Parts: sequence; C-alpha cells; structure tokens
Amino acid sequence: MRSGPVVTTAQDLVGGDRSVVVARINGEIKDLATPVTDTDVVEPVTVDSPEGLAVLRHSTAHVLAQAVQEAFPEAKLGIGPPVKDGFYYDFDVATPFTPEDLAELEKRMVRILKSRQRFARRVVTEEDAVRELAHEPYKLRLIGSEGGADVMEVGGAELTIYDNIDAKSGERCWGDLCRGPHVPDTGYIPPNAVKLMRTAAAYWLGDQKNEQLQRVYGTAWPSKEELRAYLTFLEEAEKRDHRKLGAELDLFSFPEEIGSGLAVFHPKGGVVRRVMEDYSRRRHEEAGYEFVNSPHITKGALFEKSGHLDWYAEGMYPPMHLDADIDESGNVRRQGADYYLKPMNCPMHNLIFDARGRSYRELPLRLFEFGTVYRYEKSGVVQGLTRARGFTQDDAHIYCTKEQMADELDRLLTFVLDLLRDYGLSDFYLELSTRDPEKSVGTDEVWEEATETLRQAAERQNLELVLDEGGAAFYGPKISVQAKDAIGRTWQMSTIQVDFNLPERFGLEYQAPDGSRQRPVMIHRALFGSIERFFAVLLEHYAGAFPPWLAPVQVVGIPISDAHNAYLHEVAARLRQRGVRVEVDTADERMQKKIRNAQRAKVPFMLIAGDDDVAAGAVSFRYRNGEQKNGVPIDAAVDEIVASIETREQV
RNA sequence: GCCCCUGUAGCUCAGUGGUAGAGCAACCGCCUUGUAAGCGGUAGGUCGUCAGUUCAAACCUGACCGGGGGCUCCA
Repeated sequence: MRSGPVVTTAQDLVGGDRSVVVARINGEIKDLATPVTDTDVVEPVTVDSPEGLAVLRHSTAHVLAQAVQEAFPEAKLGIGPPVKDGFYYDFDVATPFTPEDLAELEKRMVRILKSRQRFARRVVTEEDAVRELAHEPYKLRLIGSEGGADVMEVGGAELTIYDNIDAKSGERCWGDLCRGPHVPDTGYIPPNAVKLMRTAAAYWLGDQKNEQLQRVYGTAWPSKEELRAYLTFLEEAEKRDHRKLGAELDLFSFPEEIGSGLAVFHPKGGVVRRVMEDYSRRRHEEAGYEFVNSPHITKGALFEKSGHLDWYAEGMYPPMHLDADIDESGNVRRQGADYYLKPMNCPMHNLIFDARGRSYRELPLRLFEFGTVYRYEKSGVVQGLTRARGFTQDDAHIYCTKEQMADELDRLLTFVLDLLRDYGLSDFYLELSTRDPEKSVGTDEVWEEATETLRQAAERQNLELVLDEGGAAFYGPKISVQAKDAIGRTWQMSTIQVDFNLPERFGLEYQAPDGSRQRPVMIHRALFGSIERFFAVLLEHYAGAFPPWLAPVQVVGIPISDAHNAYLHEVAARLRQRGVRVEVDTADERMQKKIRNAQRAKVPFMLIAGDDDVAAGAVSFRYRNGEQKNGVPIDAAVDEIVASIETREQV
C-alpha cells in the first residue's frame, strides 16, 4: 500500500506486475488507468484474487460480445457479467448459436485477445448514451434503469462506455455500455485460458415475462494450467454424476413408464438406502424422537388449513375428485372432495400433535417420519435424484415451549452435524436466513428472538456462518447446513426452520404447569433433506465407492478355480453369520476377470482363495485400492471385515 | 412452463432416403486358471410414440413422450 504523487495513474503505482489487473483505490475497485492523487490509497488487485478474477472474466465477456457482433452484426447485446467459474453474455439473435458458431466465436476471440485492444473508459451523458446506443434496445432499457442499479452495465452516478482501442492503429474497434472496471487491455487475458462452454436460453433479466435471449457461457482463467485444472474438475464431476453411477452400479432407474422424476430403487440401491435409513432411525431413537406414519394423500381441506393451497398449489399434483354422487338428472346427491398427494408432511404431524390434549410434560415432542412427498416440479427442472417429483423426507417436527427452544435448537444442530459426519461428510458451513420484512408473519419480537437463538446455536458449532439476509420463508427464520463433498462442491443438506405460522393456523396448544393453554413453538427439520437426494450426494461424494458399512456388496469371494468354490462358500457363510453382505463369484470366468468385475462394482473387499489358502485355512485379500494381503487366517479376515464395517471407516 | 440439444440391442456408440451394425453385458460350449478383460458360438432392435412427405423413412416434416443444458424455483 502506497500513496502516490500528483498526476499519475494507478498503473504507475501498482501495475508493474502483469498479474495486477485492476487497483483498489480508497477501497473501490477501479481501472489501472484511473488517475490518482497523493491522498488516494492505492492497492494492487491481482488476477488471483476473487475480485481480480471476476474482472478478468468480465473483460472476457466483452471480448465474446465483440466477437459475436463481428460474426453476427444483427445481434443485440444483453448483459454479460462474471459468474462462478466463468462468465456469460446474453444476445438477442434471430437463430440460436450452434456448436460450430461457438468454435468460430472462440477463434475470433483469440484474434481479439492477441491484438491487445485497450479497454478505454469514457463517461457519457444519458443523452449521448441514448444516441450512441440507439441500435441496442436492451442497453437503452438499462439506461432507463430497468432492472435496477445492481445491473453490471450501469452503476453509480455516471454512465460509462468502454471502448476497445486497437493497439497499433488507435482506432476504436468496438464498445459497450459498462460500468467496468476492466483489465487494461485484452493482452491481459491468456488466449489459451479461455473457453466457451455452452449456449442456453435465458430470459432478459431473469423474468419469464421478458424476451428470451441466447446466453453463451464461457470460462476464463489466469493461466492455461488453471483452465486445464478446471476442465479436469468438470470431467471428474461428470464421472461422479449420480445418474451415470446409478445406472452403472445398478442402483436405481427412472422408468419412462412411471413418469418423469419418479425413481425406482433396484436391489443394490435398496440395500444402501435401507442401511442409511436404519442407521438414521437408530440415532433418532437414541435422541428422543418418536416415530409416526402418515398417508400420502389427503383431502384438500387439510392443505387449505395449512395454507399450502394458497401459496404452494402450483407445486402440487392436481387433485383427484372423489366420492361425488350425481343422479341421472344431474343433481348432486353427495358433494365430492378433492384429494391431493401431499407435498409436505407437516400438516399431518400437526394433526398427530392435535389428536389429544397435550401437556407441557410431553414437550419437547419430536415426531419423526420418513415421509414420502410428491411435488409437481416443472418439466424443465426435474433432474435425477436431486430434483425429483416424488421423494422421501427424513422429516421431523419438534413441538416445544418457548423456553425450551434455545436448548432444543442447540441440541438439534449438534445432532444433525454429528449424523452427517457419520455418513462421511466433514466440511460444513452454516447459513442463517433472516426475515424478509416484505412478506412474513409473526411479530418483530418473536422473529428477533428466534433468529437470535438460531444464531447462537450456530455460533456454538464453531463453523463458518454465512448470513442470508431476508432469505427466510415467510413463516420463520432458518439455518441450513451446507456440506462440501470430496471434490469441493457444496450441497445444501439439512435445514432447521422455526415456524410461527402453522401452530397458529392449526390452533395447536398444550397445557402449561399453571393450567393455562399455550401455543407451542414448532421446528421443522430435515436432515438429509430427501433420502433420494442425500443418496445422490453420497454417491457422488464417494464416486460410487461407498465405505464398507454402506456398500451394497461388501465382500466378493473369488476362487482361483472352481475347485475352491465350496471353500469360499464356507467363508461366506461365516461372514454372513456376522451380518456381512457377501457373494461368491462362481461364474465360468477367469479370476482376473472376476477381479475386474468386482473392482468395477467398487466392492470394498475381495477374498481370493486357491490351493495355498485352502491348505492354510486362509484367504487372500484384494482391497479396492488394489493392495493385497495374502494368507490371512479365516478368523482374522472375518474380524477385519466386521471391524471395518462397524467403525464405518472408508477403505 | 419457455429455449436449445438429444432419443438406434440391457450399456457405450456407428449408421444422412434403398432389406438395421460393433464392442461390452446376457445365454451355450471349450479352457481349469494366483490379483483389472482366455477362446468360440447363440440370441437380442416394429431405430422413443403417433401422424405426414415419398415408389421407398432409423434418416425429411409435425405433434406428443423421455433425457441433457439453461432461465425460474427449491429438498
């Protein structure tokens, strides 16, 4: 950090190194060409920093737009901000871009990058901007402040246009309404670290009522190596895709005959799921939960009472109308009723709470259910197990007194995190969603208290806490647990949500020690969110190689020749007695092939037996990682496998 | 719901208007084997569905049904 002399630019002060792409001047990110005075505080911002990288990508988006307008002069510009891992730019074009177009655009971009065009900032008046951008209808709408001040192109008090100036001729090649800042020239963007990824449609300013534009997604990095690392990461993510692994490992499928977003679990997936559920059940029992069951379908009146039909109807399957009785002349003899598939379990649980009078002595009352719910997701958003139309929540509703709330939330959060850790996730952060004053029920005081209680519970976990200001649902604040998986992606897992609305709507009450009737506090919580989704997350986290306790097949016995089949069947019987899921591969194949098959099925333990092992009363291990351990006595082998399962270790 | 892409054997994929192909998997044999594919054979598809164009459609057109990528929303 330095202070500079008069009549100089940020570039002069801190721009010596080409990794410096912009400067932070008195705390604000500005172009390096910005003049500074000796009272300004000027700091370099390098391309390695999040801000610097965003600038690099934003500038790359401009280069894309320039290339598009070269190739398609009729294309109208939308907006082009940096986003996670890259950037996009939206265009209004008569025909959508093809993959060939992308290849062509990339070539043009490289040419622009290599020509080292200077990004030159120019302040314009609104009238000038309107005149200059007469042929860019969307930009005009931005100037007219449609979309608000947070749009990338316009900001602050003044309008600016960035001109791209050719390094040699000094002529203006292109320009775009933009608040900047930008890298000094296109030479700062390594041509071999830029790639156009895909095209997609997007509504102008994200609003379905607006025009649909063609979006081009691209990525840009400080170096070729970083681009390559990113592409490798994408490949890795693709290999782990649960839809692909689900088919390969024969875990589940989505039969077209059943319908979009509705999965069936095959025997192998069924085992994993059962083990996940069994363990969760046990832990819930130990933690004082009581198990309930409720039907999948209910009369509409229940969802009128809960309010779901008011604010959630379009997320629900349409009703079926039952029990109406109409005579020949069309007179209604009996009024029918609409039945809905349930999109949530909470109304049912409230009915259980309300089934009889409740005492303060029963609280906290923790009702738990693996409740299968159905949501009519729009056809464009259904995606594998992570976004299905039918799924099973590990859903609990906790009814407690206001006084118990703090303690309960604290325990709950600890319980949730401990359980997630048992499934092998270890890297978490928490997100606290607070009140949106525009749409919420309940008094300021209860919101304040509940939010503060949640915050304290969160802070006690010593995890990073991110604030999601105004992100809560209308009925109460919430904490969500975000988990990072093995390749660093974050998934929203558990949510803990305080609800001020439903106890009111259902008129829930308990009788207090003084004989008065009080309204309980209600806490919704799902730990896995949905079992199917959690299944998918674990599948991707482990890349299909589940730890032994979850693996569908834990051990495969592989005979050297079929003379050893009987011996391995005996070993398998011993394992099975200890509860191990074991198979013996007696197919008419060579053992090398059986090893390959077991390896591809990601079985944790292979037990191989030939003459030597039989003679010694032993087996030989081949582990999933390819290591081997020969001549292990049967008892020791069984103990080792059982111990590995019981400790829930990964191997 | 909207836009683009896509649908050929259980899986991965060839096949651009003239009688449907490969590898793996499956099934049947042969081989009897020490840590990721032994050899041979057999069977398997109304080319997502329905309509249309054509002498002729897996191939061209349309609608519908799946799937993928986005927009929006969420677990």
